[in-house]
Amino acid sequence: MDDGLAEDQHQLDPWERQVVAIFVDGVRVLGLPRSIGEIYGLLFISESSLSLDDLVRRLQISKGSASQGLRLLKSLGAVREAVGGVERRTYYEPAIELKRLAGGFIREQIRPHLESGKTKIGRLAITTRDIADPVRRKFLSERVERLETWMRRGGKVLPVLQKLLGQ
Amino acid sequence: MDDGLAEDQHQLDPWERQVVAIFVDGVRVLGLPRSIGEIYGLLFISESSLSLDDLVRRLQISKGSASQGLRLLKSLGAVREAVGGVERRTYYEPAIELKRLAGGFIREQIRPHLESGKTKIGRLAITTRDIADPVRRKFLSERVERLETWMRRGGKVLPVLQKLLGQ
DNA sequence: TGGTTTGTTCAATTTTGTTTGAACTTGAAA
DNA sequence: TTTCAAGTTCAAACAAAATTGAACAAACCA
Repeated sequence: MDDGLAEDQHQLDPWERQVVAIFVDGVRVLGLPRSIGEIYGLLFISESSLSLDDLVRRLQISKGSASQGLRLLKSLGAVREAVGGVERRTYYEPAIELKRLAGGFIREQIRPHLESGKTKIGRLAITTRDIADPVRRKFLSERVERLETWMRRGGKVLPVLQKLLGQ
Repeated sequence: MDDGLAEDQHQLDPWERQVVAIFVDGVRVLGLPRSIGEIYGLLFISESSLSLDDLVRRLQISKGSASQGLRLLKSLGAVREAVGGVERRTYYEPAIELKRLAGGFIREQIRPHLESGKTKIGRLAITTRDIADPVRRKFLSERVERLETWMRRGGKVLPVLQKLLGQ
């Protein structure tokens, strides 16, 4: 706002923009909003931890976005609060181990869907028993059973996936 | 529209609705639109193959949606055209092997992003060499290298994933 | 050739999801 | 107890994505 002391940075330079864009694309693949990619991306290439206010200023996003974005990233284990700060405001730094990132994403974004899917299919299996026509009932039972197989396989694959990504 | 002959079905019964809803949720996790889930879901529980027009009528979606949805599902290998029909119109049936479904999704939706990510990171690595400050350059080179590691691991994991899901 | 059926395309519309910003909470300091 | 700075919440505004439907193309056939 004023003349700025020392090397207080504003905005992003072109190189930083390039990185942030990559992260924005990356998180979109995962179905997360662009602000998440911007925040994590900037933290990823920052040598010192950043405050919410730093993110607002440098990414030109609202306080609301920054706050919500940080909350989600914390829940994923993708950022943590920097320890040992003497200031009141909290500073954030990124988790950069793929293991931790994948683990958090699987735990928070995939498992819950898998579990609720299993539940719904369980209910479905029960109502399937009431179908009057035996031919139709048999066909649908087989299909529901297949869904159950899919879910079981999904559940088995996740830990393996996590293990493979973690070193 | 008129009184209907024999058991020409309209709409969905509650059981069918329940299944379709599960598929709609399922595809949303994958980042695909609801119409995709509706179409695949209905095919999944239909004993005979269905035409585009059947889908329009029973799901109450537009011809445009059905056409685009079927195109995507075909590209994913999740539906195929039924063979041996004597009629002019084409009928569709679902692929129900998890292996095929996962394979198609990985090939069409994941690999392209992984590849373009690698390309972008490659470009980034080159521009990183021009950063003036050697301390900053070293730090950022390490981060870019880490991104490259992530991508490499991703590329390694996909085939394993596919193998695990396929039987 | 003209009519009919099947399916596709894409601009306009609708729906869904994200971001904003002002009001609010919290807690530290005076 | 008031003031200030840091952070959160959420309704409204906005942006992005999906869906619609009318115009179009393609294939068949009379």
